[in-house]
Amino acid sequence: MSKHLKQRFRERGYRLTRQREAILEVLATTGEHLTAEEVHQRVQSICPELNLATVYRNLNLLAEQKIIGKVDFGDGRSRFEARSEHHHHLYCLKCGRVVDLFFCPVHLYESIFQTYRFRVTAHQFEAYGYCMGCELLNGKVGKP
Amino acid sequence: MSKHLKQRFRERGYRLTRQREAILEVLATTGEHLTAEEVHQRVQSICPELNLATVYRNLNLLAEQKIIGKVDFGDGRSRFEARSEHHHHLYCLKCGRVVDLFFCPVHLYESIFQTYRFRVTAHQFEAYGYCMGCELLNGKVGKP
DNA sequence: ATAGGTGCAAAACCTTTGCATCCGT
DNA sequence: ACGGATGCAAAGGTTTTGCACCTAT
Repeated sequence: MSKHLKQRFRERGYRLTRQREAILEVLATTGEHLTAEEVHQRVQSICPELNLATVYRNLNLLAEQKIIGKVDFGDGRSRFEARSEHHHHLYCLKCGRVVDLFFCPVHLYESIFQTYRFRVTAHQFEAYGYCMGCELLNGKVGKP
Repeated sequence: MSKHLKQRFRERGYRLTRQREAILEVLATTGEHLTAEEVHQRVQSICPELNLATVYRNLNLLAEQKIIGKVDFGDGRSRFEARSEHHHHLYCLKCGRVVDLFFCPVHLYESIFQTYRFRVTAHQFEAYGYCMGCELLNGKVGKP
């Protein structure tokens, strides 16, 4: 784990536990967007006794601290990713593959936000569909 | 309820029940974005015995049929709205006020979707922040 | 030493489902 | 009358919480 991150933890009064290091390790190693359950599974090899509740507590903490990202693909569970720079997603509804999109449309809404007198602090854009592999498997005609 | 809607139900082999009419009535009367629980509460005055499970079944059915809209503001429950034309949202994190946004950025992503060979079938854009009223109540300095 | 962190189990929440009964067509 | 729809209760899945014990600093 990077010195920078360790320092960031200490500065804010959080401890650097085996559990937290293991969770960050798992997320940093894979580039994937994992559910808490998936993180819990994969973390077993590094830190076998790590409890699912602890995984949840730490994923939420890390996301609040903007050390990791939290995404919602609308399937009823959150996913977490190591990448923390702002971006959007393209999500395959069949295989779950995710593409990160770095174009952000939010600036186009600035005048609209002003019109409605909102101070906007966050936003999300996610696109859903089928990647080419799944499209071919599906057959090309008449599928949703 | 409009003749058009009634016909649409029959054509597809769905029945027009008191419960369904009451749910549509509630959503059409308010312009708000209601959770299933909220729909259930408000529907009591029209149809007191209507069960929450039935509310869920019908909200999902109506959303699948694109008669109503289903939105997710990331707080762990879905909301439903009478307006079914495609649009986006501005959501106040404090009071829950919602503004509908009719500018859609998805066309700006077309070439990106092609690059990744995705056929995109749906997308969402939601902005979160504080409306002017809540902003004033919060105080203007240093709040998230 | 001490305050924060963890494990465990239980609860909270939202949502879905099985089944007997009901009712729209 | 038929098959879809409803009510009720129970279960499902994800996430949070209370509390005693543990551990990083």
